[in-house]
Amino acid sequence: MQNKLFIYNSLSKQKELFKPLHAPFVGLYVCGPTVYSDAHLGHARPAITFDLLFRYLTHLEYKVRYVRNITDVGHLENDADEGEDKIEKKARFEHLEPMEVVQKYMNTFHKNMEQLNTLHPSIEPRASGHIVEQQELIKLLIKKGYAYETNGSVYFDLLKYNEKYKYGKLSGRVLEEMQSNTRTLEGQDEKHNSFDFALWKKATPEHLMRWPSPWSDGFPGWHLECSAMSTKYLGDEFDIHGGGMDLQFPHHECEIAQSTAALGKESVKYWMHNNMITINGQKMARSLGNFITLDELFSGKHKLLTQKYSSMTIRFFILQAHYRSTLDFSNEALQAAEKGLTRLMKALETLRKLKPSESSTVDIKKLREKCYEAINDDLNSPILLSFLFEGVKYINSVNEGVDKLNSADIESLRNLLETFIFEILGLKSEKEIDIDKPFIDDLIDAILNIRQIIKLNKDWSTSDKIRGELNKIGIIIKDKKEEVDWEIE
RNA sequence: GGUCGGUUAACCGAGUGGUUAGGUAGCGGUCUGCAAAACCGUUUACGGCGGUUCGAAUCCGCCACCGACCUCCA
Repeated sequence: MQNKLFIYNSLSKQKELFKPLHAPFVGLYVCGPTVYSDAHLGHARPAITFDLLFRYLTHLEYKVRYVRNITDVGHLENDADEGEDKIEKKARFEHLEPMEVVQKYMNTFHKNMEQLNTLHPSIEPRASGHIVEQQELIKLLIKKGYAYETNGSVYFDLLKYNEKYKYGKLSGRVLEEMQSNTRTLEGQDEKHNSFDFALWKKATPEHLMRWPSPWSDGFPGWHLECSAMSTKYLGDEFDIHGGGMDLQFPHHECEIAQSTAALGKESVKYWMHNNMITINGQKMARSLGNFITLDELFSGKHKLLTQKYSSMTIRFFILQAHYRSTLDFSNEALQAAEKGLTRLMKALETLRKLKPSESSTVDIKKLREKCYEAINDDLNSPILLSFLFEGVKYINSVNEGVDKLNSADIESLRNLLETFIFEILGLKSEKEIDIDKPFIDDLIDAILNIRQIIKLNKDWSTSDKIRGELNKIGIIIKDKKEEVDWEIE
């Protein structure tokens, strides 16, 4: 199939036809999580956005190497926490080793990502496992004159870089303006300029996470890991770098500076950024009390949630908006998504039972074209979904005898819908995931509540019949004076 | 204060210089023991004020509001 995929490049601020550097191979790097707390909604957006991209590129038969890092190296906080990094802070609070905290939240992250049905990256490198690579990059930058050491810490010389390369092309920042309106922060005296950023930081005595280096016992600067690991696994130049819009500045801008200075050329061809998620119109923040983790969403245990939402509902909801738009979560919107998803999935079941006619009254080939047009247009999943719902309408309509489909078109429609829904959008049947303990509890309770009414009517044979049927499938009913207990055999 | 983005009907959310986005909800009907599902029909729009145009919600300007980012946190 001819590739007509256009993606919006944050660098050029326009949609560009995607052409891999070395087809059929595609290199994709996405900024992953910092594992110091539970995964939340903010993690779901980029994970699903770039999972969609990964799935679609794979569908187009590209050989994709998808690299997503885990940031497990503590970095300094700039607020009142005075040199204590986030992972350490959490470690003291929970009386755990820093790496124990990392492991715990990495496990949670992986569990949540599986629940959201995101595919595993090809490589998931950890910053702590690439200290050597990061140090080598620092050495190279010092050698080339783009970095300097002060008191055991190493900083990137942005002014020097700006002489040869233009800094700020991704975020639109101008260095001169930054210089004039930067606020004064503590510990800046080590730097030649306030906007220089750390490549290596000397660790304070309390700092637990530290590694030896030619400059000091310390730890790498945050921006460094992505430059070092993307180069290691994808080469000097690769196709796509993704991440949240909030990372555009300073993180990605600094990455560009580091990589360009070290390699003498730009390493990323397409930059893609997903937009943020708001809750009831507000940004998500712990201080606002609207911070919702994925586990809370899946269980419904949060004061802002009126019910639990399945991971597929969350995925579907995120796909119903375009990745570059902000997305607002609310119970009302999630419930709408839940019902929409149910409708979509039910149609697939109906499709399997559809009786073919001699001829067709709807154009499946046209529908297929429209679906590809939508996804090719910068992954326009909401438009794609609207066309898939057109397919749903065909199915129900044929089922009602209003429209007709011949057997070839039924097969074609089934192939089309299953390809897009399961393979590309990564949705799956709710049934596979909803059969959990609470669901069964509710189910049995519903049956037993009805049985209580039957018992009140003294319809003993029916009530015994229910007890017998449940017994056959391994559910034991224990009738008591006031209530009914049950257990699974 | 600076940079960038947004404001679409009850809710979420696409899109386009003139033609139904879609989902959910509402209303009327078909079907139905009841309900659900489904089908048919249908009601609420493009923040405000100007301008360009035969025509703008879509382009331009101003205003209002909202959001993200503004460096050593990741």
